[in-house]
Amino acid sequence: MKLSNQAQAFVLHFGEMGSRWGFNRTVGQMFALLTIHSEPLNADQLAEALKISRGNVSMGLKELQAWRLVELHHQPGDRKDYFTAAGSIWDLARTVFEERRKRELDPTLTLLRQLLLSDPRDEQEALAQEKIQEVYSLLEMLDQFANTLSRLDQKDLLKLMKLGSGLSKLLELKSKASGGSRKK
Amino acid sequence: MKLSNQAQAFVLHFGEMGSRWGFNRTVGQMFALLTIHSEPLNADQLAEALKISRGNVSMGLKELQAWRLVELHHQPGDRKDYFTAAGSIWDLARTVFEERRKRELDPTLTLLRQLLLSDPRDEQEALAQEKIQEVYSLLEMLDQFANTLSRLDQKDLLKLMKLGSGLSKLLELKSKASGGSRKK
DNA sequence: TAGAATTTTCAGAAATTTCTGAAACTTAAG
DNA sequence: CTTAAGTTTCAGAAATTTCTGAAAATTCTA
Repeated sequence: MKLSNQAQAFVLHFGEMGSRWGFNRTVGQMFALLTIHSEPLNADQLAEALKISRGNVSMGLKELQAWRLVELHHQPGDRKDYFTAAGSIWDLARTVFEERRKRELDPTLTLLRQLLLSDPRDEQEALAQEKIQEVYSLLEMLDQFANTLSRLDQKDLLKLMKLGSGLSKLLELKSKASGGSRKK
Repeated sequence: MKLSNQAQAFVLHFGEMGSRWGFNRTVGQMFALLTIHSEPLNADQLAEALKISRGNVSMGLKELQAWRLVELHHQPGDRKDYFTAAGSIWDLARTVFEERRKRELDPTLTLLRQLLLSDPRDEQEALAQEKIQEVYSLLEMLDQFANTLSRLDQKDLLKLMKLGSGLSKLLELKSKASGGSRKK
């Protein structure tokens, strides 16, 4: 497995960005390689192409499976496990988006919900509680919005994202429509 | 500076989540503390409340300033620098969102744009190039959408996030409206 | 069931990130 | 100008994360 310069650059970059996207360098590289390489690859090929240890590949694949970003395949007459990126680029983006929502929002929502249960003991705490409530409301709404977006089918999502400045016009439209509720 | 249990929990949690949100533990803690504490705090108070070194606080504040998440204040007759969280919770969320877009999307878009300039040398590279193009198109659109969202004022943003399943209906409406363009 | 092929695990090594604290620097006041 | 108050810097220590590679476990074949 020799990578072209292009592939090399792509893979290395995704390694660097990996940490910002929620996984480590080698996991990012493995994911990138599986994404541009249309043929399924086995663990040994990944290790060789990326020059990392076999054990590391095994752990990385485990993580990519936890993220539901890779798919397992088998070649007839070969006992090795082969992997590809799971689904289209859109599917991958959607999966990353959902996983990140889960990891970045849910734990915080859970904690804040708990904190809001106890009664403030003094002025100081009452103020803090208010802030916590604000943070909670906002994150909760964000979470639901992210959920709504996840559920849109690709066509609608595309439409929405392409709206650009048309979006605020559409929202006005909406408030008029629902405000008046005047058919005909 | 003694923190209530509640404040303590809030601060520690934001420390833990910090890494997922793009900053390190102590920066997360400092940000959390400045968020629930309505009075401005100086570097010594932060260091004491969070039990971290003075130097670390200085570096953390520098980072929070780079994120544009804190605001500098001065108290008359006191030479110390005092800090508060910059703006409302909504402002903070918007800022974090924008900063992350910049850090997570822009570098990748720049690289991919470059990669797309060179001509593929063989079949293999041509296929890879296609994938790269797909990734690029998607990220580019995401980036613009994120921009659009950033520019919405709070009222519209709220309206949009509250739509829930009404969103896809609104999008249908839109396609009919623009498709037919039939007034009255 | 033996053994060959493959994958997984995990202890410790290596790399990276974060944190400390003393020294250097800056600024304001006298 | 001198001193004191405050802030920043940064080399090295500490903590954390990632990676390796050999051994253990699993799975398939004959």
